[in-house]
Amino acid sequence: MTRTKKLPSKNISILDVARKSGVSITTVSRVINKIGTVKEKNRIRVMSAVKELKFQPSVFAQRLATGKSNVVALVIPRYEGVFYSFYALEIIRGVGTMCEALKLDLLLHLTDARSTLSLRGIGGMIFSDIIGNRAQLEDSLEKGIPTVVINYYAEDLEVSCIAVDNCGGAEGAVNYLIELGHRKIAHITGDVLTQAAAKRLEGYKLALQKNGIKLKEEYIFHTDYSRGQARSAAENLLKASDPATAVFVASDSMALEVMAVARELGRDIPRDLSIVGFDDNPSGLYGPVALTTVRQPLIRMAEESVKELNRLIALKKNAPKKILLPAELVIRESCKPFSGG
Amino acid sequence: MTRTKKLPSKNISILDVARKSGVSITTVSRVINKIGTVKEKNRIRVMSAVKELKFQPSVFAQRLATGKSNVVALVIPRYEGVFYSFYALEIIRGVGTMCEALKLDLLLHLTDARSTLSLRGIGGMIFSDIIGNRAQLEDSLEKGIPTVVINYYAEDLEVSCIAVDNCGGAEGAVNYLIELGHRKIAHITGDVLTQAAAKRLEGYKLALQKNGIKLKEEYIFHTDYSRGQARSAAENLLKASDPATAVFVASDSMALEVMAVARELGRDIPRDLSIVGFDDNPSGLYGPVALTTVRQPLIRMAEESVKELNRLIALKKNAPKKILLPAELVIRESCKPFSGG
DNA sequence: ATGAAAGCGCTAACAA
DNA sequence: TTGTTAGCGCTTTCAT
Repeated sequence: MTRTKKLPSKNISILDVARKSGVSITTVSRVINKIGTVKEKNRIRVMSAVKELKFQPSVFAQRLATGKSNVVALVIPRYEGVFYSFYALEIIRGVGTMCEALKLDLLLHLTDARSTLSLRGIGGMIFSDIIGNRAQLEDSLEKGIPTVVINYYAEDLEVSCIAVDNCGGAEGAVNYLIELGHRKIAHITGDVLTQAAAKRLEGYKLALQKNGIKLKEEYIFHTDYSRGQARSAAENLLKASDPATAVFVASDSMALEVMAVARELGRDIPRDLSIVGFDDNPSGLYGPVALTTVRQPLIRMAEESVKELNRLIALKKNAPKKILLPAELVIRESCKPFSGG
Repeated sequence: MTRTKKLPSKNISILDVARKSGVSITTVSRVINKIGTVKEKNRIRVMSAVKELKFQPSVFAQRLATGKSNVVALVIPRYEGVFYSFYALEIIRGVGTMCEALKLDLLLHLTDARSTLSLRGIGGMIFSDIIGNRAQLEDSLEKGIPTVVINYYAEDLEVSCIAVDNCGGAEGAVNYLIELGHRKIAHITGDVLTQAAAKRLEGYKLALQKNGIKLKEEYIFHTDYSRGQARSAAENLLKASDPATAVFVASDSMALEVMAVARELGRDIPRDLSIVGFDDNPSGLYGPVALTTVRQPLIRMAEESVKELNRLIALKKNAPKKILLPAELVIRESCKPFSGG
């Protein structure tokens, strides 16, 4: 056992700083925590001692002593369909940069619904979407941990939620198709276990209904967001006896798959089929025809969630806010007016 | 406002468990830490008390007492080009799931090169790529923190590295093009500040050289990995007086951009230009022509890094390992034999 | 096999 | 304005 030298990186503690600067540890603590009641002269001495010794306070000791923690846990369901999407990275990016800015530690949990999260010592929780892991959310709430949920609008729970208006976004997309003259409009859903997919389906139905178009169940194709299922859906859609002339697809990556299938079957986009996606995934810009889609403010949603969490933590009580961010139609080249037929 | 009771979630401590099970806190501690010297009967009593009270030890107190931490920090440069790539998500995913499996806490740092990371209380560090943040790496090493670097092969540093054989992968890609009969082969580089891009360029040169093809500087187009620069590069490449018949592009997303530009200019892929990318980004499967590319074992690399870190932590001394994972050519449809011309 | 007691490094009353 | 001191919750000798 090379237990010989434990010394090399002997941690310097607040005591070392106190000694070096000739004050008590309390004063050092005050300086560290920027408490005003320290004579300028002492403050300077302490600060320089800190610098010289390269002192960094032990966060563990701080947290033990204060009972507070500035650790924020971001919970992302390790759910293939969702995780692999453009979505996850944007969320991580948004939350990550905002945490960095706010000096919060970001703990990342890629979890499945069954596992119990260790909540002890967590200052706040951000749940990115809720897919079967509602129990984890409720657990967090019960324990009184400041919590915010993103991309899932929990109407029944006393918790801050920040979500995108999926329903409105979908409705807008379908309305656009209708304005273009389409009547036979199909929808390829995502996994309706996710609220986002369910809401998009709802928006689709709403738009049809408001425009007096009768819903045809044959025009609705359910998937789990995967490309594989999108492919089957696209094939069925295109080979149907009375095929739709337009389709609203619940995600861009699936929409791209639909385009690919259409091409393989010799159809032209948008001549033979108009397509609207959802996400504003940069991949949609590639391909022969740029994809018309619905943009979600993901980064903003992620950043807002951290801010909201910070507010909750500072407030020291639960005063949930519900925020619904609008989604925006981005018109590109994958749709054209319906002409005759 | 239902904020009347703040009491409900009073943290239960080891003392509560001790009282409930009629033993000392020491014994409880022993049970928690699975130290054998506890009578079965007591063990059971403690365990059931733990369960009843839903006791979870305070990690902060544990870490304060032991001086050890099972927190792993993953440092990802907040560097646009890299962060936005397919790469980042795969790394996060791989590291995240492995940490979850190994019961390690994953702290995520999206950092820029200038910021000083707080290393105090960190059990281990994983640097995902080194882009200008070598100082952070050296700092970590100096402090004796178990550290592993992924996607950057640091030959000169006593640190564990796990990287992909970018040079070999690139060489393979270019060799393939040469075997197809191409002689006029261009290369669109990534940001050569990143080792990956530099190595890919090196592999490109190596392949040409070994096959006795003279390097033409005009065939090398430098970019920062962004789509914008890829676009300019593609335009210059295609509009050149003596254009290349094949191009090796340092990333799939750029390769897709090249394809888009080619189409816009009325060129056919692969008839007029053969293209090989790098990454095996799923987006490469869309588009009219599936992209031939070089696959990197990203997830595996990420997972290995956590395992290696765990090994280092357990070892309690620095015994760095250097691991180079092979990259694999994935042949799809974007290349064809060179025929006359 | 078990427990008492001394820390781990810091913060927060309370005194001075 | 500053210092003294009592914890925070746990681990770890050292006795027993």
